[in-house]
Amino acid sequence: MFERYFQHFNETVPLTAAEQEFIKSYLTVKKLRKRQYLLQEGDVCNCVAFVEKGVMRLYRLGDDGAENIIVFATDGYFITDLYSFITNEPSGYHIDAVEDSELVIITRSASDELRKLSAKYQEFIFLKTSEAYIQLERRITSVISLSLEDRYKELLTNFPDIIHRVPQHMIASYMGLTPETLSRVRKRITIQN
Amino acid sequence: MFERYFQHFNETVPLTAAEQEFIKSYLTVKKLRKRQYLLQEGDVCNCVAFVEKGVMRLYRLGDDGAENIIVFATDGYFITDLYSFITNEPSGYHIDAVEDSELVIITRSASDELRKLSAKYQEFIFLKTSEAYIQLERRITSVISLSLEDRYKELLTNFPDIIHRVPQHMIASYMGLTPETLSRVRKRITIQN
DNA sequence: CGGGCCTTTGACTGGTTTCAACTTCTGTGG
DNA sequence: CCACAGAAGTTGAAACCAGTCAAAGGCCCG
Repeated sequence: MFERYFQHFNETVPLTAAEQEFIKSYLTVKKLRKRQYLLQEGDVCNCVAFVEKGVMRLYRLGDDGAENIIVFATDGYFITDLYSFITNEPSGYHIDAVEDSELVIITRSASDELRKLSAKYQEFIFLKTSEAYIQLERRITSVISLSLEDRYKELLTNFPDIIHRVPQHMIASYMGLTPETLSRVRKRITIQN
Repeated sequence: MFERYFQHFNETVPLTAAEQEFIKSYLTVKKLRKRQYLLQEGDVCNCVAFVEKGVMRLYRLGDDGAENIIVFATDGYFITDLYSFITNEPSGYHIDAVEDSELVIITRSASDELRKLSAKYQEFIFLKTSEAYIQLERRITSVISLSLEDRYKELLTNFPDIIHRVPQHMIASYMGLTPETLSRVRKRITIQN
């Protein structure tokens, strides 16, 4: 149930068996069906979720009702609305499951307590937050400096399996494009090769 | 010399005078003239800089030699290449001063040591990294879901003084636009009001 | 005062969006 | 098991908007 989570943890900060059991006591598991919400706009985000298996997305609804997908999280990634989680303010985002998913959940209170008790957990989430920051910075870089073709190719190398698991119109939303434009971008790429 | 840094620190995590002196012993000050580098591509980023006063930018050079500005840091913000700082690998970015600047510097070795010795410092940089992540996520949101006009207006509300301190073509680069397009965006906005 | 950089403006080009139609695929119910 | 409705993806044409190239004016700095 926690295989991937602790695999991830141990690759980042090695744990003894006892430490692992201790940390596990602060975690819970949650299974979500496709389309089920983990968080809805207006709610306070009270947890951080690690995706053991599945695909989650964080998005907001535009004024015109369109879904703007900000982040995908597949197996091995974390997802939360960090702003709402830290400040306790209502979230402006939705989080839901793109496919049936298994999550490892830690609540805010559990996380706060565990951070005080375990230097290794503290270190783990610090490094993971840093990694998440670096990823976003890379994404900004590609958005402001690459062509659509190159941005799509980069997405494929970073998340090779995403096109098989996520509908194309969601990838278009993630890239800030219309579905039609992404379809044409893909066509241009396949013709070139 | 460290006024703003510790003002910031105390607003995030309150310190006693003794704790402040202890932390101060790990910090150094650096003054940079406009156009001076803090980091050049190929170097390993060995420090995190806090901008006491001034404006810094992080950017990369595109294949065509164009500057792609990823991040600005004005008074009260941090700047570093977090990837290079964490992994010790050579940076693909440049950091330099947009105007004469005063920085509070902490090196990697000092930061690593201080994190072990001071839970409050650990907490401070964790919260600051989280904030930085949230900021980037907001920026991604606006890039994929807002019009150019709205993105520019948002930039003005988030950094009201930036247009007086940063040349317009750098703001265009930061937004991923040509200088000509930004000029026309500004014109459209002023006509509307 | 002069030179060079920055910003603005114009005309033109190229690429993205929009709208609409058509096809394919999927899941559902008869 | 087939029929059908709805969603998803593709394609085309027209409108729109950002990029490019070029030129002119303004401003800062030497």
